[in-house]
Amino acid sequence: MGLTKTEIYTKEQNKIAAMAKVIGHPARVAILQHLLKVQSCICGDLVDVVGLSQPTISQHLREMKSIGLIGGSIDGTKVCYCINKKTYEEFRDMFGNFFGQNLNPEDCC
Amino acid sequence: MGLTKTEIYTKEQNKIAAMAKVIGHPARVAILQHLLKVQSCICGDLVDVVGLSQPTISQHLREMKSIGLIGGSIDGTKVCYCINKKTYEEFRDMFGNFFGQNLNPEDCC
DNA sequence: TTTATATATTGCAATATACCAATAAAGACA
DNA sequence: TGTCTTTATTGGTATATTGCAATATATAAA
Repeated sequence: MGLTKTEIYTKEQNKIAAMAKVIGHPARVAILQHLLKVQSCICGDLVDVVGLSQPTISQHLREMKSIGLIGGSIDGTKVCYCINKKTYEEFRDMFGNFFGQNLNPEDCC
Repeated sequence: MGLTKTEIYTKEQNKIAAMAKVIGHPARVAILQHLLKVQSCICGDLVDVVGLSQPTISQHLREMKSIGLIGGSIDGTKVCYCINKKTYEEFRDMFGNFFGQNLNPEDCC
């Protein structure tokens, strides 16, 4: 049905999935990488850097903003985007915990 | 169009996105969490633990297997699944690098 | 006030994903 | 052999996602 049954999962499971999902598209990876490099930039820069249309970039930015990964501040007709440090560190902690566990030395399967 | 333009991104960007995408669904998060806890189990256990139908679990397992995050070994009519340690550590490194960078102390936006 | 610039929103088409019922496949066991 | 158990596959439906053209919105500049 294309509809995830969120109600059968824990809050943590849904949160982790939502955080991973926003990284799960190469355009959003490219946007994050650019913001990591230049600290902040406007929407139009990302259109040039990534190579998608302006509406498409705008939509990806909205998704990243809605989960709090980036912030945007209006500056005239332009909007300056940058990474939200607090959320970025939340992502670091979450993925760090999730993939920081010790597994048995040898695979069983 | 529902069709990601993978050709405009770097190999790394596509790889990172693919890795994140497989974590981007709560059922797959739940499967991973269970495998982390019990080390290995069969498909039927995951059907009980997660609460989705057997075909749906089977499909999620296939996605996780296709990217190498888990392995499965046939044991009679059952299939024993467990986490692939090498890939798991690849995930750790990738997310560690991606979210381990230093940002400016204050947000600009 | 008109025009230019930058971004967001709307509307749409095409593909992808999530889910399950039904069924197939294959080994275990009587 | 026939039945049971377990998992994979098929087929179908419904929703989600990706992408862009066209348009709306809003500020800047002439």
